[in-house]
Amino acid sequence: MQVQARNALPLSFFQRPTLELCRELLGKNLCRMRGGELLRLPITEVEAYDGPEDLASHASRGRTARNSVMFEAGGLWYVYLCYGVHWMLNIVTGDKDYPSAILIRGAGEANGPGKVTKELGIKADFNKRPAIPATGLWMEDAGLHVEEHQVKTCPRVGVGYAGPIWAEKPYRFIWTPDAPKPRRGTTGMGSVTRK
DNA sequence: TAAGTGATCTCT
DNA sequence: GAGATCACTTAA
Repeated sequence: MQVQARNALPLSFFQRPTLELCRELLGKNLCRMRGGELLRLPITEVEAYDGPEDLASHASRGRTARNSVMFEAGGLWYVYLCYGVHWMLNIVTGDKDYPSAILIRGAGEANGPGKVTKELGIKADFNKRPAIPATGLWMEDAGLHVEEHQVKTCPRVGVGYAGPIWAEKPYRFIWTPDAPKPRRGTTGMGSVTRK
């Protein structure tokens, strides 16, 4: 039947502005074919690393052997080892020569970037490979629409070294399916949230 | 809250 | 080549 790859997202899907893509990725399925078994995990949390000026990004200090894949056109996996223990899975985004990528921080039951790769058995061998079914690791459209009010943003994790400007950017996107739909028309303007 | 862990990067 | 750093997790 070969149905499994029908809704696979094409590489062109990732060749768009990173921040815009972050919202799109929430609710999409992260797919992994391993030993004849197909795993599908809905993406729940991501983080953007966008452009050469983003001081939190590996690309902020220019091109190196490790980060070179970030400079490619979107649709490739960027996988690297963190703290000597955990593999981080990123999808390269945007146009060629513009370094950017999105870190997959949560999918399915896995609620941390190191857990995602552990659950899916992802290591360095996926680095620089395209996100297509033939690779064994790709994404597909799950056919659901994530509403804007279900997307929560906040600063990225563990990037204090980037300085206040970049560390505080709301580049972390979390899918909160249970978030209440904002009332419309009533006592207005989404309440004056003073904090 | 602290430590493990090893690739990578920035100096000598 | 040596030393510091790090897009995290787990066990207290």
